[in-house]
Order: sequence, then structure tokens, then C-alpha cells
Amino acid sequence: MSQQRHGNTPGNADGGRAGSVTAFPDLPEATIARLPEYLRALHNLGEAGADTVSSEGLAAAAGVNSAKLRKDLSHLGSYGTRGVGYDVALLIDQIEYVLGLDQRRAVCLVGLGNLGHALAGYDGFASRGFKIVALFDADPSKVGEEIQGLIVRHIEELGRVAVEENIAIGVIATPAGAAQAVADVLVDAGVTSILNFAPCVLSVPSGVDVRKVDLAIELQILSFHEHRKASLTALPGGRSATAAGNQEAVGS
Amino acid sequence: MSQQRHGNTPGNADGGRAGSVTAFPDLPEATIARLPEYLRALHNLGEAGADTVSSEGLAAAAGVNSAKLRKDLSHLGSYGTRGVGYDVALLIDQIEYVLGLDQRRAVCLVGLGNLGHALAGYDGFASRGFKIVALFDADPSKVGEEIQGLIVRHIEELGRVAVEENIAIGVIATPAGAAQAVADVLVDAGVTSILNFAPCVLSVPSGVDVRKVDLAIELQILSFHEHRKASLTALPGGRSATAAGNQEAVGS
DNA sequence: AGGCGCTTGTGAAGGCGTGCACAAATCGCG
DNA sequence: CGCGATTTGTGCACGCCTTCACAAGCGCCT
Ligand SMILES: NC(=O)c1ccc[n+]([C@@H]2O[C@H](COP(=O)([O-])OP(=O)(O)OC[C@H]3O[C@@H](n4cnc5c(N)ncnc54)[C@H](O)[C@@H]3O)[C@@H](O)[C@H]2O)c1
Ligand SMILES: NC(=O)c1ccc[n+]([C@@H]2O[C@H](COP(=O)([O-])OP(=O)(O)OC[C@H]3O[C@@H](n4cnc5c(N)ncnc54)[C@H](O)[C@@H]3O)[C@@H](O)[C@H]2O)c1
Repeated sequence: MSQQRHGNTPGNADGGRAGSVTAFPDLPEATIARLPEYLRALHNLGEAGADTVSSEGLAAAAGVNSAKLRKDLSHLGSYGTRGVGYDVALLIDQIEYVLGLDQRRAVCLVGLGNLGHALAGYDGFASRGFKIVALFDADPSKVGEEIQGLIVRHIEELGRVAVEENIAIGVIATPAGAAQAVADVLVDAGVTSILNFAPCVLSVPSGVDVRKVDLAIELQILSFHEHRKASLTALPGGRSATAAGNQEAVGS
Repeated sequence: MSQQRHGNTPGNADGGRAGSVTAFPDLPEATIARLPEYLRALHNLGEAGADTVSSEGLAAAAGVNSAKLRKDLSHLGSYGTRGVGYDVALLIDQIEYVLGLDQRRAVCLVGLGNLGHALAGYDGFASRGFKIVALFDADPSKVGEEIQGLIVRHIEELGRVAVEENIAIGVIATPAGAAQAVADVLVDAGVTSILNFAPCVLSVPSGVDVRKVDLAIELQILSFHEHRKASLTALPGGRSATAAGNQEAVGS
């Protein structure tokens, strides 16, 4: 059983960083993960009427350290003006280009149960560069149902439709037991990026990227911190003055 | 990562005791994030009838490197037997204890729209140590609705109910514009852990942990890799080999 | 009892990411 | 036209995390 993890740094001794031949300077993975956050903050600022923004201001809006933000952006090139800041519109274009959002990507969703319905009805995709073009399920009673203007198709059609619609990203919202099988179907159909909501590890060939979202893991991490905090507050002193309310305000 | 860092240990040099009186050795953040994955894998193995498991086997099931797994577990203490492996049941108990899952934690959910309904109906919470004890919304037309045996209450009741039910974790599934206000209400009610699904940065006092789940960010990260992969296959040769060809930056 | 194979636990090395601190660059104004 | 205020871009040091490699420990078989 070789479960391949996405991304590079698989083993190590192998061919090494395959990503170095791209048209981009290799961006650190940590930077890539923050770019979408900067982009969202920039859109907010733009809608608020800002033409330019300083690294300090943008960092605050994105919830990061300003030095980190500057270093992240410097990896994309020099799009700031010293003494002034960054041009909001220009930076938006640049980040969208790097993230490949200038071309609206086609997404398919597999598994239209509880979660799948919510995702299908989510308007946050379209506004962020994605378009759900197909829905699939294995349950005959679900096939044919219309959701948000799309008809649920049987998963057997996935191979054909994926090619027709040029689907690059697949979202899995099936039970864990079916997730690997669905992933295999997606990979066979040529899908090279998968977002997995099922709580399980997927095994995919190298070259296919998998990202996982697991609610229970998030809650358990919070639980750990609760546990730790509880063991701390066992000390005297009790709660400090928190009844007053929030003190922090989002700057600018 | 989220904007809020919990890490204290301002100085460093914890030559042993340090000021923290907690019952735990300080676990690295990265380790904590992986423990839930190990736990899930262990439950699967246990249900499959395994009594013990080697680091190699568990690592494969959890999708990580075996050395990393051993180091992670070594932080909890020595619960393995050399030449044999780890006792599945014992390790489950141990991890659950560390994560604070032995006490079922009360969770409340705010915002019962599209996503909130799916979350409320999700049975993966109960099976992983959590119990949704209350639902809140601000929309009068939603208040009173029964979902999975719970009645949706008005958010103004949150303060009272949170204390009554001893709620430690709040989940925000409202639009981004309302998220900060909801977070403030949760904090005032004594909730010290928040899971935020709204695409925005939350500002909370120190001592409160926030974790964020943002679908669009996940998709955008995948999009970047798609973009990168596409620019690779655009090159002549096509093969994955990193033949000749040096990197070249996009002209600016 | 002793040897042998297997697995854990860990020391050490290297890579990655973060944040400080500051020089370089640009604008606005007198 | 030059000067000061401001902000970017980055060299550098430090700490965290990952990974390798191996000695120590354990059980089983002869
Ligand atoms: N509901 C939530 O809030 C939530 C939250 C976090 C994670 N999840 C995870 O998301 C997944 C889906 O959750 P859910 O609550 O929507 O479950 P669900 O049972 O309501 O829906 C699952 C859907 O997948 C379909 N399906 C099953 N096998 C399939 C296959 N082989 N091919 C195609 N479709 C198939 C089913 O017909 C059903 O429509 C689960 O893995 C769950 O653990 C759900
Ligand atoms: N639907 C999805 O699949 C999805 C996916 C990812 C992220 N999100 C995010 O999750 C959030 C909710 O998404 P949704 O699709 O469920 O939206 P929605 O509009 O369907 O539901 C929002 C709910 O929050 C309630 N609400 C609004 N203001 C409130 C307040 N101040 N206090 C309490 N309740 C309040 C509304 O009455 C409504 O019921 C959004 O921020 C969205 O961006 C949704």
C-alpha cells in the first residue's frame, strides 16, 4: 500500500524538486497557502475604495505579520512602491494570475448528501474563480435531481463529462468508505486536483494533488487546547477581567 | 494557519520544568495536528480486529512518514513495545486523553443556513467526542425550527445557554459580515475555542483559539498547483523528467 | 539459554519558515 | 532642487520540523 501524498518532498533521494522548471519562481508552500488570504483582503479593500495599501495595512487585514507579507509578495516580484505601498488592483491581478484564477476552473462535486447539497448551493465558489459544472452521485434516487440549475448525474458518467467539460478539480463529499473509489474514478477521468471532505487518507498517483478538509480534526485540535487551558486554569486566580468585552479592533 | 498563535514560551530554554504547570509535556503544534489523524487510523485498525500495529503500519494508515509518527508518539511517552509495535487500544486511550476527548465536549453552532444545516445533521461529531448542544441564528424565521432534535434559538439566548450547557466550542457558519459580531458574543459567553467557516479574519482576545476552514482557499491552492502543472506540460518533452531547461522567470 | 530478527525511541543534520532590523527607493513639500 | 518622511525589499539569525540512521530493547525460536 503506497499512499502517496500530494506535493513534492515524497521520499527525497528521488528526482528531487520537480517544480523547479515552471514558469514561476518556486514559491514556498507556506506562501502559496497565504496568497488566497491576501487576495480576499485585497478584494475587501478594493471594494472599500482603497487604491493602495501598505504592507502593514494589508497584513492586518489578512491577519499576518507585515514582514512575512512583504517577503511573500517579494517572491512574486516587485509590485510595491516604496514610500507608498501596493497598488490594490495591480496586486489583485498579479496574485490571481499566479494562482491561475484568471481562467475560471471547472469543478465537479461527487456525493450529494447533506454536505454535498450545501456545497452545491454555495455561491462562494463563483465569486472566487471557480464554477461547479457537474454533480455526481451513485444513488439512483439522487440522480436526476436538480440542484442550483444542475442535474445530478450518475457517477458512471463522470469519465465522459469530465473530458467534455474539461474538469480539473474534483470535490469528494461521499462517505469515507466510498472516497477512495471515487478518487480512482476521478483520476482515471484525468482530474489532477482533489478536495476531499471524507475522513480518510486517499491514495493517488504522483502528479495528483489532494487536499483534505476534516471537521472533526479541527475540533479535536481545539479540544486539545481546551484541555490544556483547563489544566492551567486549575490554578487560583480564576478568570481575569474578560467580562468587559472585546478590546481588540481590526485596524484600518 | 490561523492568525492567532497560541504559543507562549516567549523566551525558550525550557530546560525541564519552565513555568508551565500543565499536565502535558509541551507537544509541538505540528504533532497535535496529526494526533487526530492517528486516532482515526487507530479506530479503523481496531475495528478491523488488530490488537497491535507497527509504526510502519500506522504511518501508512495515517498517510505520514513512520519516523515522524514514532517521534510524535514518543512525545506522549513510551507506549510501544520494541519488536512488537503499539497496543491499539492503549494508544487510542492515550491519544484521546491527551486530546481531552474522554470528556465529551459541548459544541454550539451559530448560523443555520445552507452550511449550518449540513453541519447540524452531521453524525461525525458524536462519534468523535463532540456533542452539538445548541443551535443559534439571528433570523426570526429560522428560530424555532427543529433540526435533528434541537430547536434553533435566537442568538440573544447564547450567553445564557452557553453557561447552562457549559459550551466550550463555538462553530460559526454565518456570512462573513456577521462573523466578527458572533465571535464577540461567543467570547463574552465564555467560549474559548471557535471554529470559523466564514471567509474572514476574526479578532479575539488572547486565550481564545480560532481555527478557520475556508473552502475557497483550499480550491485556490489546488488551482495554483493546476496552473503550475499546466505550465510544466506546456514545455516540450512533456515527460516528468527534469531534463535540461533552466528555470526562467516570467518577464515583468 | 542464547541468538536472531524485528521494532521502537532518539541523536544529529539539514531544510524551511519566521521575524527583526535596516539599507534602498520613492514621494511630497518647501 | 533637495530634504525628510515613509515604506518596500531583503540579509541574517534563530527555532521548529522533518528525515535519516542506528543503538537499545523485546519476543520468539532453536
Ligand atoms: N455533513 C457534514 O457536515 C460533514 C462535515 C464534515 C465532513 N463530512 C463528510 O462528508 C462526507 C459526506 O457527508 P454527508 O453528511 O453529506 O453524507 P451523506 O450520507 O448525507 O451523503 C453521502 C452521499 O454520497 C453518495 N455516495 C455514496 N457512495 C457514493 C459513490 N461511490 N459514488 C458517488 N456518490 C456516492 C450517497 O448517495 C450520498 O448522497 C462524509 O464523508 C462525511 O464524513 C460531512
Ligand atoms: N454553503 C457552503 O457550502 C459553504 C462553504 C464554505 C463556506 N461557507 C461559508 O459559511 C458561511 C455560511 O454559509 P451558508 O451558505 O450557510 O450561508 P447562508 O446565508 O445560507 O446562512 C447563513 C445563516 O446565518 C444566519 N445569520 C446571519 N447573521 C447572523 C447573526 N448575526 N447571528 C446569527 N446568525 C446569523 C442567517 O440567518 C442564515 O441562516 C458563509 O460565511 C459562507 O461563506 C459556506
